[in-house]
Amino acid sequence: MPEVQVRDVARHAGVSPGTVSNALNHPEKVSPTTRDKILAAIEELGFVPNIAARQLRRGTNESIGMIVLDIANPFFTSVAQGVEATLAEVGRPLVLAHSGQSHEREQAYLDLFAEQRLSGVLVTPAGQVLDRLRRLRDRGTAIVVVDRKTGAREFSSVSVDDTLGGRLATQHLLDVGRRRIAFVGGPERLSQIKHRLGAARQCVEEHGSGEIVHLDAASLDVEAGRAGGLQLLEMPAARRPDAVFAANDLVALGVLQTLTLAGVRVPDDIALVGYDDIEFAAAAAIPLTSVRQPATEMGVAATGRLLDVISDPGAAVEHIVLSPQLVVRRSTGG
Amino acid sequence: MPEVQVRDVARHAGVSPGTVSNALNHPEKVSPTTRDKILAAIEELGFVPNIAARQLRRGTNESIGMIVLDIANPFFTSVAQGVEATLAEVGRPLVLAHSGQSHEREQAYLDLFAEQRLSGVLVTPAGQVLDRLRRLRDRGTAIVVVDRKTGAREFSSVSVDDTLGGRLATQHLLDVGRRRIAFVGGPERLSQIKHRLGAARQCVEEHGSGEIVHLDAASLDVEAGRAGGLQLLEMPAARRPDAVFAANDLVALGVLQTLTLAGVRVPDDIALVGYDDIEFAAAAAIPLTSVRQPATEMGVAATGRLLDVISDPGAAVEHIVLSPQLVVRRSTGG
DNA sequence: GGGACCGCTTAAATCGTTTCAATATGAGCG
DNA sequence: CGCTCATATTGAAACGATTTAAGCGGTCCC
Repeated sequence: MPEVQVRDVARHAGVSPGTVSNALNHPEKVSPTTRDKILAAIEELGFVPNIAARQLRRGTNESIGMIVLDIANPFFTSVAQGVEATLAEVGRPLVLAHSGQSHEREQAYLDLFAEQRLSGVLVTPAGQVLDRLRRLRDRGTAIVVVDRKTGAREFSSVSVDDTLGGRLATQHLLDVGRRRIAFVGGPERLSQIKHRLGAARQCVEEHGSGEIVHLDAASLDVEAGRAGGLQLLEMPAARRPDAVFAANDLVALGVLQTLTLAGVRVPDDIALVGYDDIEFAAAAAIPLTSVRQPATEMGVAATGRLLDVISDPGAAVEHIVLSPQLVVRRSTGG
Repeated sequence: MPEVQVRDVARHAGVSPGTVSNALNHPEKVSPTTRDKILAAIEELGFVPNIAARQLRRGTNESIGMIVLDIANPFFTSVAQGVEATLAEVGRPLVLAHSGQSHEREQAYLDLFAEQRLSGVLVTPAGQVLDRLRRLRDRGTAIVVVDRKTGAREFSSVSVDDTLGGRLATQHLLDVGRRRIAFVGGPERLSQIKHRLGAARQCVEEHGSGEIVHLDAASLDVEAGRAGGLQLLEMPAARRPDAVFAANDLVALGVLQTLTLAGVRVPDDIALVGYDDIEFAAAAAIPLTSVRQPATEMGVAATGRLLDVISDPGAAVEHIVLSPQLVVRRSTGG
């Protein structure tokens, strides 16, 4: 219980507390011999500075926070890895939090980050958190939105062009001769969904033939895909779509699982395109054609931007939009 | 920059700082009318308590830290979800850190946790960190080791019986008539690997026929699996194993990918068993037979144990060992 | 009517570190 | 030898919250 503190180290090394602090934080101000004595004392006593006291005095917290939307989705863990790698370079710790799409948990973590006075936060908003983000920013925390653009566009963001992605997927399906395309995934209030689905619809329209059937879903996981697959199976064979555009790869894998289990042939009966190109897409029962998002790159870009904003809080808001890329595999006959 | 603090709230509400603090932390000590005034002032000024000051004064940090070994492996994210769910019930924040198998990063995060005076830490050690864990514990941080048992066994742990798992996998392969079994994965210094491989060897020995070929690997990811697959392909057909026991599902998926790409039939030519039974195992090109580990349950158990140790630091060291379970699918002819 | 007691509020001390002005030490130089 | 200047070190104040003992009115009861 009796915590070893600078005072103890100072006494042990025969110097004053101020010098111990300097040895740790401004080594150039301390003579080498004194420094060695102090470091030896620290080692011997097992002193570990109390970060709360340091932060209180300094008024800043070095750490960066990141709120991950869905830790079970490899897409987001890839983003996180890009963030980590970039932060490791500048020696700043990353604290991860997982909202799991829950608005409450997202709010709770944002509040926690606010109390902690973090210097920067990366967030993929799950709910209406504009007010909280504003308050965070007003208190001096840099904010960059990842994989989204907030409505008001008042925060810098890094995202991937979902309209282009939706177009790539749809055009490809049309190119391989499909006409009745089911879009599996939701909810539509997610900008992701809205844009991908919107692009699909527009693409079909421009093409002059074909149609989009939206099979909505409450979430974007494998289970939702299975449910979507069942919906497909329940349709009379005549009206059944000949292609599926899944909102992401998890959904696609769920759809695939249900379809193959029921004996529907992919891609012969139904072609299938996923989104994200997670590592497991290539290893699926039928390797998935997918729209690849540069996830790691997005993490890197967002972190770079965040560090910029931290060092220059007045930096202009900037929206970086990366481009997705179609990866053709067997599930569309590739 | 001018931070809103209790002093300001107090002035605004016409009370003293102490009363503001009480309103927040000991509401029963404050009259309802005063409390309402204070809450209104807090709301109006947008006051957010400085957690560093609170923690400094209180001497404790509510948060729990968790060091995840490999965030890209769904197995570990499942564990994390179990942890999260349990902590959410008691309202403690979880800060995640990702060691990515790196000893240095693991140390760095443990040091950070020590500086933060967290009340508890869950860790799956990647390197030699016994000394750091001891220091953490000695300073009052509760520690539970997840998915490992530390050498000295001086920390409570929750793990899954790897010997049983190795036995289940191997026995199954023998049961379906395979004799030359390649164990793909490494390094062997990982207790996981050691036990699974050891059990496989022993199982073969007891069975009286068959053999284990160890294809070592430096890591346990899909890429390592691909490399293992290539090694298999390079073997002369006559000496090529008729079964693969992969150290985990990621490796198994890599092996599967390489083999199917090269036209080797699974399970006909080579049967394949994975480990962990991650969600993607069932959705693989050939659905994977796998040894299921109760990942979420492990997270829940570890967290429960941790909370026990926090509330009673003198609690006895306890090693909880959960049992794995074989899930048979197509990759072994199921 | 006086004392005990009760509930609420206050003021000041405190947590452990960093910072800063002030002081001490020592070197260099005429 | 005395002075200046640079470097090294000190000691006390400060960071923003919580806690604690003390204070203040008011009520209750004999």
